[in-house]
Amino acid sequence: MIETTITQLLREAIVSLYGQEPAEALLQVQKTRPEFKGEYTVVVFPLLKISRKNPEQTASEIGKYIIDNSSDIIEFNVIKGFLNLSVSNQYWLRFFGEIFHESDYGFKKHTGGAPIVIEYSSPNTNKPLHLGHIRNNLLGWSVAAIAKANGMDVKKVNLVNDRGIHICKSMLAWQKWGNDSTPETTGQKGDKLVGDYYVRFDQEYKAEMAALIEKGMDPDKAKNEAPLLLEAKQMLKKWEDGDKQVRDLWLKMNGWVYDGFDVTYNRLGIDFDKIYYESDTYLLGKSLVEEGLKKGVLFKKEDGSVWCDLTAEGLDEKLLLRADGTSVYMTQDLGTAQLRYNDYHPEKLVYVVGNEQNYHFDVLKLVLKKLGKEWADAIEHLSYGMVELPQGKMKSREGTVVDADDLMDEMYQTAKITTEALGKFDDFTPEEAHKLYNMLSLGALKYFMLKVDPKKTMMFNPAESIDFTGNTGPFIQYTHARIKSVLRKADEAGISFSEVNTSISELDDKEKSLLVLLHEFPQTVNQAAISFSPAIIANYAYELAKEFNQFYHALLILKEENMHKRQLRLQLSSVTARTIKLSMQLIGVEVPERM
RNA sequence: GGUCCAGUAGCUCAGUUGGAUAGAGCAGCAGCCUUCUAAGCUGCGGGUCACAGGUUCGAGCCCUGUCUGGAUCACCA
Repeated sequence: MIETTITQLLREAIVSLYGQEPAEALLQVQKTRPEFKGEYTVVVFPLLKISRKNPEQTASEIGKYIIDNSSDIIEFNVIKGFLNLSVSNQYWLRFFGEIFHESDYGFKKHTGGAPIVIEYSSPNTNKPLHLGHIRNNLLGWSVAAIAKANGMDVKKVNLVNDRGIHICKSMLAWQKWGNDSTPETTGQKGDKLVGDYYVRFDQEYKAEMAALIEKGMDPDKAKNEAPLLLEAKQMLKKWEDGDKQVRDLWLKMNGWVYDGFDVTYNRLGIDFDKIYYESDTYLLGKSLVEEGLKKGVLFKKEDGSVWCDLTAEGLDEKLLLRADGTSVYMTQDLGTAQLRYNDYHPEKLVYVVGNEQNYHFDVLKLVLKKLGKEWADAIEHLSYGMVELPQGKMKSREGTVVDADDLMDEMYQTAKITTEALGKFDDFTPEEAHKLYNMLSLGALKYFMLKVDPKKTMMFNPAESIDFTGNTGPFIQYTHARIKSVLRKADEAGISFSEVNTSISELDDKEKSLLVLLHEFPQTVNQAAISFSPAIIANYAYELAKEFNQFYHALLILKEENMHKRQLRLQLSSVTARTIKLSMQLIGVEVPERM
């Protein structure tokens, strides 16, 4: 990497010129802004204390030393306190020659070490997936792909919240008002069917509450004592006791939901190495709580409920087991964390979960620590922001959620209409066209969701986000398709470009800026992996595509008369297409060969 | 009220460990299809980086305070 070389030269220059070993932090090398000549810039301001000269003089002295002592840096210019360095064409061509045949340039191989476990998705089995889940799923999948590309051993896991009071609510509603309807009899997707009964429960429950309040009951009391809620609670107890009837119903309805989820996951293109079910792990959580009670780090209240006292850490007391002995969310999470640790002994346990649960994860770590689990430090909450709609937040009970399947359908239609309007479908078979519309609509959706910094709340405007122009997935896909088209034409014309020709000594600005960008790819992957941010990759891919589009327009690749030049440009195009493809792979977006 | 997060162009977002005149896209305006794909390219207009102090050679970025918005502090998950 040339930056490393420059930093090294800079250090030597300072030692040689000023007789002092500089601190690492003082050595600042960055990319040169496009309006100046050069590719890399040394910021000399921090070095003035050592040089005891003015910025221009210091920069000139260092610049001179560097070009005198390196064959790769051939020129410098000084503007204020900035020393701009020009890297030789030979260096760039040598670098290009190295990566040209490296088909997975920028990706690292796994070098051993403990795995990193990434949990994402974590759906509840009482309602279908919506826009918020889409952000979660795409983030988790992409973060895993990026970590893998950066040489980590990644395990993708899903934790299905398949039990609890909310599940019992749908079950109860179905039992009461379902009339034995099934996905088969209704033709409805299983997760949607069950979701409808969850909504039904809520409606009936609210009606009951209102009736009780009408009769003069205290609202808080009504909330807790409405017969429907009591029934749901009883059902949960029966479930935990293993009541056969309840368990059978539960198995049946969850089965419908899983079938529905699979359809959505498949379409989204996400997958898992392992699926955990809370019904399998909550007992372990309970036993951890028992253990904690014995150790005296937890305590029991007079009603029999079990708590963890976190007031010393500045938080509240936290409930771990209800008075009736049933477990809560936290209990289950303790169990799954332990199980996952047992399974993998991972270096890191990443949870992709919305930022509304920041507090939950603080508590989870603290409780685990209290229970003596030192590995709690490996837990990392990848906290992402909510997805908001123009009309405000999504509320499932108010019907303002954007359903995942519906959204994908709509985007597919838009891709179809847009493509047909452009008249590009002529020579595609129906199968090819279908495949393309799928690629484009999913590309648009995925790119839109992932280009935003994960931790930020994002705005999703359905009307605008299906735009295919500008900074979008389809723009990048389009660029890839065009490059491939150039390469096909070159092939048809019998122009070979398989050998890198390093005999050319002249590179123009456009070619150079593409090379600089390609040079950055491995660092970009690395940085995205460290900060768990697909947005870094997405924005890089856009920059690359944009840069190429300008390049493409400025230079007629196939018309170039100089054979060496033409060959070099074809090679550059080929590597650019490959890098675009690799980048898009990391955010789960397929790129078409033509469109 | 406590804790945490955010505030950058009309809108959606970038902005690397603090570095040069704060960048894209959309929307608006003006050009470019006899040119390897116009889902593109070129140009124009658009900014008190919420506000006020501070730190320093230098602050969108760091510190303090204020304002605004959001999340959370549930025997929901």
